[in-house]
Amino acid sequence: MGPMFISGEWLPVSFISSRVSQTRVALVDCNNFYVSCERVFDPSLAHRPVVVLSNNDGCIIARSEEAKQLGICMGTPFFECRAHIRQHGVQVFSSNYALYGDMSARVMEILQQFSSRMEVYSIDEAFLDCARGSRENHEVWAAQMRARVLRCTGIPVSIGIASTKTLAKIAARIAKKRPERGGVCILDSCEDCELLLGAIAVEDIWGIGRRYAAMLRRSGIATALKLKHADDGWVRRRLTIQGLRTVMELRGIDCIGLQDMPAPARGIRSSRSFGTPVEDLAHLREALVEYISIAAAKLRSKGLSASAMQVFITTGRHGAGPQYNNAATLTLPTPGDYTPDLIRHGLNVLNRLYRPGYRYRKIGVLFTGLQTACERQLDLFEDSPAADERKKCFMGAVDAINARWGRGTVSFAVPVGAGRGWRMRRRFMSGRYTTCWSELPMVKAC
DNA sequence: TCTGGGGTCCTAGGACCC
DNA sequence: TCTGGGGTCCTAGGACCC
Repeated sequence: MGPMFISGEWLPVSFISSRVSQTRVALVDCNNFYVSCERVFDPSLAHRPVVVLSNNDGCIIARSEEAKQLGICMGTPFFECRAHIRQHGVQVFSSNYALYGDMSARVMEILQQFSSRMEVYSIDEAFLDCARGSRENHEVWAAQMRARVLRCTGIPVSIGIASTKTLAKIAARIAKKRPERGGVCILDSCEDCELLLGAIAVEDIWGIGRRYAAMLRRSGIATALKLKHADDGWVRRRLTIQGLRTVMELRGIDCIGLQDMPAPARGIRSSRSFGTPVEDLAHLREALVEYISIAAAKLRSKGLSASAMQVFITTGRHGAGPQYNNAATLTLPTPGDYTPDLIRHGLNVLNRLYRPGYRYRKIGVLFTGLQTACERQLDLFEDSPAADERKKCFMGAVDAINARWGRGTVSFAVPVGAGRGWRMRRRFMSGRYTTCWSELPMVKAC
C-alpha cells in the first residue's frame, strides 16, 4: 500500500495500516539515567540528592528525585546553583560518557531479548514492538522487562505502552510520575486516554518544544487533549508537517513508525567549549586538530567518508566582550576519512576564519556529505592504490591503539608552546568502572 | 510598451530531540 | 570566573537549468 494524501501532505503507509492492525509500541526509559549509573557503583548515593553536570561542568543535565525535590532545575548553570547545592549536601558528578555509554549498551542488550523489533532511540531510551496480546499480557511482559534490567544492570526503568510512539512517551512519563503504577503505564481505552491527556501540559508532549508551547498557549491550547482536537489546517500552518504528525499520533494514528534499521548518519560533529577562553591561533589549532581526529575516527568506525567539512568558532552567547561567531564550509577535493588530510584542510579553513582580539569559547568541526566506500566517486588523479592502502593501514593501527589504550594515546601534533588550559573542566569525575582495567571498582573485605 | 514558467539542488536558519 | 554536545527534520530563498 502506498502513502496516503492528507491535508496537503503525504503521510507514511503506517497511517493506514495502523488503523487496521492496532499495533502497540512500548517506550522503555531509564530513570534519571546518569544518576542511576553513578549509583550502581556507589550504593551510598541511594536516597541522597545527586546531580550530573554537562561537559566542562557547565550545566545540570541529570538529577535524582531528591535533587528535583530541592528545586534544582534541568539545564541550570552549575555556578548559579552551587551555593544551594553545597548547602543541601548534593553530590555532584562531571559527566562520564565512557561509563554511561557502556551501561546503556548493557541495558539495550537485555531489552533486545524481549522483542524482535527494537529501536534504540537515545542513550537511555528504546522503543520496542509489543507482540500481539491482551492488556494483561503486556503488563506481565513489561514487569518482567523492568525486573530483569534492574537485576542485571542495577538501572531502574519506566515503561509506557500505547498505539503510537508519541502516546507511548506520554505513558512512560505517567509511569515515572506515579509510582503506584509500578513503573508501567498502558494507554489504551479511549476514555482513559482522554482523561490522562487532559492532565498533560502541552510542553510535555514529544515534539513540542519551548517556542511551540508558548505559541500554543497564546492560542488557548494548553493541554495534550486540546492539541489532539485542534484543527488540522491550523496545525499544519503553524507547526509544519511535523506538528501535524504529532497531532495524528495523539489521535492514535501511527505516523512515525518504529525505525529498527538505523538510518545512515547525515553528519558527524565534534566540538567542545574551552575550560578557559582562548585568544591565540596556536591553541585554536591544537583544539581543532583534536576534534578533527575524534570526528574522523568516528567516520572510519562507521565506514564513511566525508565530502565536505565545516569548521566553526565562537566567542559564546553569554558574557561581556565583543562577540564573533563564524563558520566556513569546504568541499573536499575527494571524499575522505584520512585524519592527516582532514587536519590539513581544517587548519586552512581555520586560518580564513580566525580574527585576533577575541576571547574564543568554543571550536568544532562538522563532516557532511557522508558516503560509504562503495558510493564513493573515485578521482582520476587521486593516490595510487598502494598509497591508499598505506593510509588505511596507518589509520587502522592508530584506531586500534586508541581503542585498546584509550582515546588520545596516539594523536596528531601541531606545534604549540603553552599548556592546555583550553581542555574542558571535569572536576567531579567518577571512575570508568566498566571500560578501564585500572579503574575497576574495589571492594574492601571487612 | 513590452522581459516566462517550471523544475531541481543547495544552504542557512529555525524548530525540535536527548 | 563559571551557561554542553551531538543529532534530526522542515522551510524559504537563491542559483541554476531548459
